[in-house]
Amino acid sequence: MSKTLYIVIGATASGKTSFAIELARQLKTEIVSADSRQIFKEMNIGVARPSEDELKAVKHHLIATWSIHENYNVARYEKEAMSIIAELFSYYDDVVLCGGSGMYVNAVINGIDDMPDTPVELRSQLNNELNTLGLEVLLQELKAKDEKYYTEVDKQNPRRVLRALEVIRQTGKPFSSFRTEEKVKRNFDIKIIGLQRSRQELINRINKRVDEMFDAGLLEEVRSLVPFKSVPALSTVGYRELFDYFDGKISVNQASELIKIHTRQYAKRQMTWFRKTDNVEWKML
RNA sequence: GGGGAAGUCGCAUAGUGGCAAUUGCAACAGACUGUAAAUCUGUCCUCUUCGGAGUUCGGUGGUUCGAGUCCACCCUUCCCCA
Repeated sequence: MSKTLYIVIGATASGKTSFAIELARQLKTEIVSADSRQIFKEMNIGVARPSEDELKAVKHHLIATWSIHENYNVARYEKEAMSIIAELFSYYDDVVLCGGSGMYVNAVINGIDDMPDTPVELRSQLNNELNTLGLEVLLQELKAKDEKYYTEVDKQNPRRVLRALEVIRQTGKPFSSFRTEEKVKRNFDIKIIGLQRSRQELINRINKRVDEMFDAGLLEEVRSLVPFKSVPALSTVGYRELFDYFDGKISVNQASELIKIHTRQYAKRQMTWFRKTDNVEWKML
């Protein structure tokens, strides 16, 4: 019997959660999340985690399983997701994967090259160098140690340059030598369903959802996280704006407006990512 | 009624004689293999064969080779005194 992974993608607030739950019910199976923020237990309201009822209706995996203090990343996600999916396939013929983190979804579909993680000390060291020496110096190091990647990188994006150097300094090998970019072949079928909404409707849904988050106690959730605001996971729409509010930089209303705007921009980025995903069956809701 | 300040490309902001005009935001398009709800790029008056061309800075008129910038009047807004 062949196994099928149903992947539900779409912009934030497009209705993935309820669609996936409905689908999982019909298929009598469970859901694996592909959301880089819902995976953290400290983040709930602001990342639109499925409600208690929804989580009860269908069993969800990889939601609220890690702490924001962990050093989580796509590679870890891919390993975990794949092992959960494999296990689920031993009970079910179908499994549903649902999420808006394009890179995470892609890691499940195509796999991701095996290369080293970044130790925190090295990262902060490199960030230091970026601030003191400047990007140009680091670019020269990259050019010297990995000419190939140097010609490919976005030289204006420090994140990309730093990541390459993180790998190079740890291993002594060129970053590009790890980047085979070979697509793995999964031993199950994949069916991708993309959810679409008209621009206006998506905007309306985002605005409404942000208002609901405030009603649900977003302010309190974020307030409790203020001490940890510098951790990467909290560099997230819905949190950073409120950190600014607690800093006295902006009013609550301004924060709320900014969250709406930034969520819209995030949705746009998700769509440009998903648009280039192959074999998506798009559904206009 | 008297006095003062100001009106710039969606919003905000720079510009005081050579400017299609600064910067930020928004918007739009895009990139992205370990921070990814992150990070980064391009476009953003109109048309364009991408070299340019044509219209702009509340309105009208004027000074000047040349005006967003100077002058006059008008319109509008804000502040202070009445």
